Amino acid sequence: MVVCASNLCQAGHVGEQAEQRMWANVVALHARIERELGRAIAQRHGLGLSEFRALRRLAEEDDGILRMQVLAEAIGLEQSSVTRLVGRLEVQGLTAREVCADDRRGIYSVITDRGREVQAAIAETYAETLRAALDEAANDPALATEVGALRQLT
Amino acid sequence: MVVCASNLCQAGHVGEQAEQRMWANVVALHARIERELGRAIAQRHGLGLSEFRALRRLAEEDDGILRMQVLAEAIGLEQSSVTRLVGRLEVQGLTAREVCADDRRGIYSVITDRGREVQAAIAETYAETLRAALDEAANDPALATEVGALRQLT
DNA sequence: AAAGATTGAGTTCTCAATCTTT
DNA sequence: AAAGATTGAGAACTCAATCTTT
Repeated sequence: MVVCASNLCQAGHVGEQAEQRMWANVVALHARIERELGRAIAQRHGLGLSEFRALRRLAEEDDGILRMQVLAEAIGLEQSSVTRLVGRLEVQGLTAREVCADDRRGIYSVITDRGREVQAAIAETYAETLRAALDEAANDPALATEVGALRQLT
Repeated sequence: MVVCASNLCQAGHVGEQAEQRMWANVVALHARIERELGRAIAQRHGLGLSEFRALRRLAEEDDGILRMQVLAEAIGLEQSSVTRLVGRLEVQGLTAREVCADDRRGIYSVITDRGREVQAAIAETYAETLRAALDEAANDPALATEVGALRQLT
């Protein structure tokens, strides 16, 4: 393997290069797995990946309630994105909005019974697809190292 | 830690849950790092993350030439996305298009001298930001495990 | 004024359909 | 007909500005 090819060395020392190569592989892996997950869920359930993640996070709560902000943090989106995401869930009857009693600036999102059903159904597709996609990625020499390291954490 | 909370067990056995938790952390890490990288590059250089990745991949080639399709694979985007991405690079004079001589269905994207300069400049911001962002993520208890495992690969 | 959520404007991505060359 | 690239249409995200409540 060529360690210091062409003009890539200008930016810094060797440790940085390894770090960048590692991150490039993570990005490639992420793009690949997420696309497969998104396609599977969209085809079989007509919902987006972010929608599912929001539902799943809400379903983890016993009362099924979470602040918009907490939801945003949990699924890695900006607040404004979550506002629209929750809007999409609401028109489908999967969640509902509730104003905080104690601090009326805050808004809660609550998962409905139907929301819980849908979440449970998608969770199966999700688990199945994730498993298969990771297996497939592990067979790609370019990504095998990262997949192996991550799976060992489980 | 609660291993089998509420209705999460419906979907499968324990191994799947650990895998899903691991992947959720990867997604969170990815969102966080990529957003920081994107912001830093946009602010300091007025270019997007995908644009930089395309330039960097082209710069790795001695002749600075790559087929659209190869570029798409390399940066994890669909072909149609790359068509538009390359279009953006072209109007800024950072790349140029060339029809393949041997197979005129294919199109090459070529990095220009100016493209190489810009790439080199952004590479410094990129390395610096990536390092800092990973350090920061390593201090977040929720992500420390994944960051540690990935960094150990370097 | 600050915190929390929303809205407006703009960007980038995907899927499906199309065009060109083999 | 198939491969490679592009275009059209639409979805989802971000930033900045705004609105409401504290």
